[in-house]
Amino acid sequence: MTDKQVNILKAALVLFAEQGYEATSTSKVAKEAGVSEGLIFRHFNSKEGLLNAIRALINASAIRGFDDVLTRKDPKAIIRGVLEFPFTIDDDKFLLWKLIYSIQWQKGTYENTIYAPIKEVLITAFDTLGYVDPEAEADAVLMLFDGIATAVLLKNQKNQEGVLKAILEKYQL
Amino acid sequence: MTDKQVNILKAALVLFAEQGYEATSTSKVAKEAGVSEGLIFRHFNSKEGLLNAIRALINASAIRGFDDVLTRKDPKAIIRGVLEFPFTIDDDKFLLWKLIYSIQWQKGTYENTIYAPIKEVLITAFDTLGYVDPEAEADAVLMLFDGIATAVLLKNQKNQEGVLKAILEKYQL
Amino acid sequence: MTDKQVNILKAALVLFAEQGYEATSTSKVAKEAGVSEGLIFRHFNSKEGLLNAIRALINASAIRGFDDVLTRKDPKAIIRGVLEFPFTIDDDKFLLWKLIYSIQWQKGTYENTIYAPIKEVLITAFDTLGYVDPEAEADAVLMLFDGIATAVLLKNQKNQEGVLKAILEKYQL
Amino acid sequence: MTDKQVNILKAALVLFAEQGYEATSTSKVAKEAGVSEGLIFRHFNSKEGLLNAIRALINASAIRGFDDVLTRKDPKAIIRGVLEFPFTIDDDKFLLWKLIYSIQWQKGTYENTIYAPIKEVLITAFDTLGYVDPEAEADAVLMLFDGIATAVLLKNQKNQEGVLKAILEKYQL
DNA sequence: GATGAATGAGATTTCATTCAT
DNA sequence: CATGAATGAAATCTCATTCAT
Repeated sequence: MTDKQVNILKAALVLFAEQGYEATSTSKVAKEAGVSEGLIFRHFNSKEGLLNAIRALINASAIRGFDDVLTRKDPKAIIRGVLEFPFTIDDDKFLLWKLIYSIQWQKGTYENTIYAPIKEVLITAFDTLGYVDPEAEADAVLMLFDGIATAVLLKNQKNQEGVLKAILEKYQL
Repeated sequence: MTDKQVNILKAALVLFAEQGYEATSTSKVAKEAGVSEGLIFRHFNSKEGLLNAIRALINASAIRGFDDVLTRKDPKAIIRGVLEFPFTIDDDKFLLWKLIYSIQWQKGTYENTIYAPIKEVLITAFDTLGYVDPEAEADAVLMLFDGIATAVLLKNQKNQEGVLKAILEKYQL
Repeated sequence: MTDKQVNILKAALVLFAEQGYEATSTSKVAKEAGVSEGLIFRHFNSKEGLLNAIRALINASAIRGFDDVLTRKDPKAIIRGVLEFPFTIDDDKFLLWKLIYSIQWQKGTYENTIYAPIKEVLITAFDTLGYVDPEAEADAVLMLFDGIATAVLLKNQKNQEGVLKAILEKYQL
Repeated sequence: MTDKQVNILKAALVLFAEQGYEATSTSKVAKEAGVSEGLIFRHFNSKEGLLNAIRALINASAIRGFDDVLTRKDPKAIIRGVLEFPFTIDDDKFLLWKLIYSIQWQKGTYENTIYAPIKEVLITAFDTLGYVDPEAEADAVLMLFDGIATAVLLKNQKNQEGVLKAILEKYQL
């Protein structure tokens, strides 16, 4: 992977996240990346190909972000980790997560590669804690996760101490 | 409002919701509506104008959908009503709600006209029930609402009895 | 069919015939036709669509050119008519026929819509004249036709009195 | 001439013949030849240069194909040889001849290097046989040659025993 | 009110060619 | 000799919008 290829991916990530995939022209991407427009197509074949390359990158990065949460021993720590997660997305990862949701809503798809491993760990956690329907609980937490993420990414609601507290209380965390 | 105007709005709602606003051309809308392309501009001036007309319609319709929930006397019934709501979106309203979220993510805006009145009523409800931080609780419920809506609209998760039960339990409903 | 549509077809016919289909850009066609480039696609969907529209036109025109030959009573007159035909292509029809052959060689196809009716009439003619293998004779004449056309269209060999005479002699015409 | 140079020429011959010169990109040629795109330009300077190299090759090869026909003593054998020739083009030489005609029609030129020596020999032959206008007869045979080639290369009409017989009869061969 | 022809700007994509390595 | 990254120009095509009828 050459420098210019990286530049293209970085520029596209930012622009797709900020303006939307459809609303971003490849010429804007090329300009932002300091690269000829043709190079985008030489490396990624099509605009959609570029999107897919980014998708792979951001999904992988998103999953990696959960590594320390998912490897925790304490089931309560795991649940708390998942619920806290969206509140802790820093500027560095902000656009990455914004793009993940933006693509999902634009394409009408749901990124199971990200959610499936989290769900599994959550089920085990709730099971260990003796909840009657661990899968339902896991689904509920994932919904809450998406809702919090929506608030953080779309409403720019960060550092909502009170809200987080209210949520964690529901799970006695 | 003539028949053709209605056709245009209906067609645009469907297409914008299914394929996204940017990805839908005015010519596709015209074809789907069985109408000449020029007519769209005669009635709505621009593509953005058409979107705004739809926005007004779907926001109004969305708010109306909450009428019976928000006028309830029992605070618990109100909270339960809000949380149950996304699970009860029927085929009729599915695209309407999908479009609401799709636009929000595409335009990076949050539809306060819809959420503000709900939040107010929720605050009163949690206040009545003696919660320590009613506003935080209201925000948390709205996040949950968005999360459930995401599951229903994006993952096509309907009739999730167990999940709803797990959620309502958290609020002793 | 509007004026501009006709202009496009005329311009494309000339340019495709003179420079080849692949070597002619749609922008050249638009300029030559005095029309915006977009209009070509509005009317013909794609460059290939434009080519097909022209194909239909020139095939129809080519077939019409044979009307008086094919309706002749005298079998000898028919055969002579077919063999003389390429020598009599005037400036008016020159590009039309050049394009017919050019497309065939570029696309690797053979225009049966043109040749089939001629072949049928030729078979009858040779049959009437008592030739032993009328179909083979018809095929031979069609080959000769293609060969003469090649000479006329590609080598600009017109008014080859001697050659025509030599050919007609072979059939005692 | 290195292996890779040969590969490029072979690949280009095939692709130019099958899809046409203009419709074949240098990148397709490089891929088909298993070679980097740059190498084409190092060896042949330009796409046109590659075409010219191929042109030289196929013209030389085409002329060589006539060697045994043109050196015959019997004038009748020569005429028969020319007329039989296109019917005897085997798979090996098929694309070569197809390309010869394809280029002619695409570029609007006529390959005299191939035809001139044949014409000369044909004139002598017809002269020897006492035909009144040997040049006209030679031209007619060359037209027939092109026509037969068109049938073989474009209509895939091979082994047309009957047609060949009908043609040869016209010359009492 | 409604159509459909037409446009101009711009979007995506292709392609021959160059050049550093 | 050979590669492959990179480019700039141009090609095909799309699209929101205008306007005469």
